[in-house]
Amino acid sequence: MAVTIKDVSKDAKVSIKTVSRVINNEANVAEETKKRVQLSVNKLGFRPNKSAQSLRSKRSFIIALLYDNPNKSYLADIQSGIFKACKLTGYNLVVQECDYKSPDLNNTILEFVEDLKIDGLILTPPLSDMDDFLKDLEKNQIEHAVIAPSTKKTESLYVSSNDYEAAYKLTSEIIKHGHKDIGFIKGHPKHSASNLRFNGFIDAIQSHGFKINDAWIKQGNFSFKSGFDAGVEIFHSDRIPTAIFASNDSMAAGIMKSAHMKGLKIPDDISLAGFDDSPIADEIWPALTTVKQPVEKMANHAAKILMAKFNGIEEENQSKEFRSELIVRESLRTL
Amino acid sequence: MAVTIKDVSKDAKVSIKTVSRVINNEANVAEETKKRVQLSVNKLGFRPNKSAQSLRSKRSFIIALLYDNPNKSYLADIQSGIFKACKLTGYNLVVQECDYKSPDLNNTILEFVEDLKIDGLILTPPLSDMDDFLKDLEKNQIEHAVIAPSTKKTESLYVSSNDYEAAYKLTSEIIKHGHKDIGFIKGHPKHSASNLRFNGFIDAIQSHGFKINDAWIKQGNFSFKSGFDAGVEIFHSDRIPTAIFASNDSMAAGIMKSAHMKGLKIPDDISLAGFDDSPIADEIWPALTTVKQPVEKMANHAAKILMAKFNGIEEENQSKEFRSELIVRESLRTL
DNA sequence: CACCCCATTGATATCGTTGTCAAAATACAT
DNA sequence: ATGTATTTTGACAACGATATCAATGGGGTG
Repeated sequence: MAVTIKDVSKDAKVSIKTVSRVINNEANVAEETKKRVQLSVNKLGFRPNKSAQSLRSKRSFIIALLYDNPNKSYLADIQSGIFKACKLTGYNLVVQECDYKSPDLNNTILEFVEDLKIDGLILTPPLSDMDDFLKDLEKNQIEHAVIAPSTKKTESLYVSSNDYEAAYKLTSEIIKHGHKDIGFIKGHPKHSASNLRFNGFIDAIQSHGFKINDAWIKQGNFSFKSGFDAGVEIFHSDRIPTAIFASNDSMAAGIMKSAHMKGLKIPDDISLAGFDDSPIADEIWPALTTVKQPVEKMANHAAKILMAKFNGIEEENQSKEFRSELIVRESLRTL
Repeated sequence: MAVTIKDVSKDAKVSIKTVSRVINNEANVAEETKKRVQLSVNKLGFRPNKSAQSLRSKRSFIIALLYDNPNKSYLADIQSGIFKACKLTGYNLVVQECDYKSPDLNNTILEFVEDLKIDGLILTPPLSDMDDFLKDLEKNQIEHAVIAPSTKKTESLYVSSNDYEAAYKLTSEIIKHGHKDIGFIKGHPKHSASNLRFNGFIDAIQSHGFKINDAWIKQGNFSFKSGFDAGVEIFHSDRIPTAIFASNDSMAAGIMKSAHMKGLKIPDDISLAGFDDSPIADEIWPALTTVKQPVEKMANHAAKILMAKFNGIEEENQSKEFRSELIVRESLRTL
C-alpha cells in the first residue's frame, strides 16, 4: 500500500491538516513543525494522491494542448516547448486534436476540461483566432494561453511572433538583392499568420516604390501542393518574376518543384524564399532563405505564464511578442 | 453545481450503487431499472466525476505516450493514430518526453504512472527496445503496448512493420533497375529499425550474387547531417556507387545535397532511395523512392489493443505486423 | 494580573464515486 | 405451500486528500 498523508501525520506527530499545509506551502506553519513534516515526507517517500487532491480541490495539475491539424514539425516543437515547462513545475500535459470546423467543438472542449479538471489550455492556430470559442472559455473561467493570435487580445494570455515585421524584413532583403519583380504565395486564409505575412510583404514592396503585379500573387493554403500549383500558374505566364516569396517553406518547396519541371534553375533563373525554417528548408537543395520563429520558446513561454497565473504569480505584461530571425540561404541570389 | 450520482439516484428512485452499476455496465441489473436510470442520466446530463472514480477505483481512463526525441513527423503521426483510438473509447492521452539515457528513467515513469493512475503506456523506439525498462513495467504490472520493437516479445503487446522485408524489396527494386554498385547508410544504432533495414539490404544484395563494398556502407544516425557527411565521404572516393539506399529520408536528402555539391545529378549520375516516406520525400526534387510505413495505423492499432486489454477483451494474436508499401519515385533511374 | 489578539494546530466534515456485504425480491425445486 | 438458490437492490464504509472552524497557546497591552 502506498504512503498516505495519514502515515506522514503519524510519523511527524501532527494532524493530517498540518501535513496538508506543509505540502501545499500554506502560510502559518511554525518553521520547526514544517521541518519535521518534511523530514517524514522524505523519509516515507510520500507523494500526494492526485485523484484525491483533484476530487477535493478541483484542480488536476494537468494542462492541455489543443491543436487542429498543424504542420507536423510545428506541432512537435510546440509540444516540446510546453512539455519542458510542465516538467519544471510538475504539471502534466494532455493533448487534444480538435476540428475547428466542428459545430460542437465548444461543448466537447468544455466537457473535456470539466471532466479532467484541466487547469488550463494552450491554443494553437487556427484555434487561436476563434473568437466565440475564446469567449466561451472566458465565460466559463477556463484559464488559457493563446499562441500566435492575429489580434492581441487583452483578456487572454498570448504569445506571438513579429510575423509582419519579419515578412517586411525578408521582402526588403530580397529587394536588396536587386529584385523588383517579386511574386507572393499567401497562406491558409484561416491562419492569422497569413495576413500578417502578406501585409508585411505588400508594405515593403510599396515603401520601396515598386508595383504589385497581381498575376504573381497567388492564394495558397500552406500545403506543398498549393505551392506547386501556384508555381505552375506563375511560370505559365509570359512574364515571370525574378523572385517568389512563399508564406511557408512547404509551399516554397512546391514552387521549387514546379520550377524544376519548367527547367528553371534555382536560384539562377529564379530566387525563392519561404517562412518558418521547417526541417525541409535546410534539407532541400538549394537550401531555402527563410524566417525562423522561436516556436519552441514561444510555446514554452505560453505554458509558463499560464501556470504562473494559476499560482497567483500574476505579473504585468506576461504576454510577449517574440522576434523571428532572418536566415539567408542559397535559394536567394543577387541579380 | 454539477450533477452527481446522487441526483441521478434520486431522480430515478434507486440507490446510488445501482446508478453506479448502470454506468459501469455491471451485470445483474434488471432491464427495467437500467432503462430508468439511463433516462435520468440523459435527462440530467450526468457525467461521472473522473477524480472520484479514479480515487476509488484506481483507474483514470488515461493512457500515456512515451517518446524520446523522435523524428517530428513520425511523432505527429503516432500521436494522431493513438488519439483517434482514444477518442472512440473516451480515453484521454497524456504525453511524456523521455530521455532513454537517463539513469532514473524507470523511476520517473513508474512514479508518473502511479501518480496519475495511468491505465497504460505506449512506447516508441528507442524505448521499445529497453528490455530492463520493459521488465520493470511487467514487474509492476503496468499495461503497455510497444511500437516497433526489434524482437517480438511475447510478454508485451506490440505492433511492428516488416522493415526487413521492405528493405529487401526496395533493394531488389534497385537491382531490378540495373544497379549493381549500391551504397547503404545505416540508421541510428539504438533504433531497432536500423538493423532490420540493413539486414534486408545485405540479404537482397547477396541473394542476387553481388558483392558488398564496405567503402560504400556508412554509419549514420537518421539525421540529415549524418547523411550529408556519409555522402561527402562516399563521393570523395575514386569509385562511387550508381545507387545509394539510405535508411531514412532525411539522410537521403543529406546525400542528395552532397551529390549536388559534387556536381552529381540525381538520378542521372546517381540513384537514391530513402525510407519512411516522410514529408520531405515527396517535397524534395527529385522526389525520393522510399518505403511508406502505415505509422498512424500502427499506432492506432497499438492503442486499440492496449485499451481492449483493460476491458478484458483479450483475443489471441492482437499483436500485429503491418506491411509497408514500396513507393518508386524519380530519384531511382534505370541504368 | 486580566484581557485580547494572532499565529498555530487539530477534529471532523466533505468531495463523488466504487466496494462490501447483507437484505429483499424473485425464481425454482420439492 | 415451503425451503432454497439466485438475482436484484441498497445502506454504509472507504478511497486520500482539502476545507471549515474551533481550540490552543504565547505575546503584548493596559
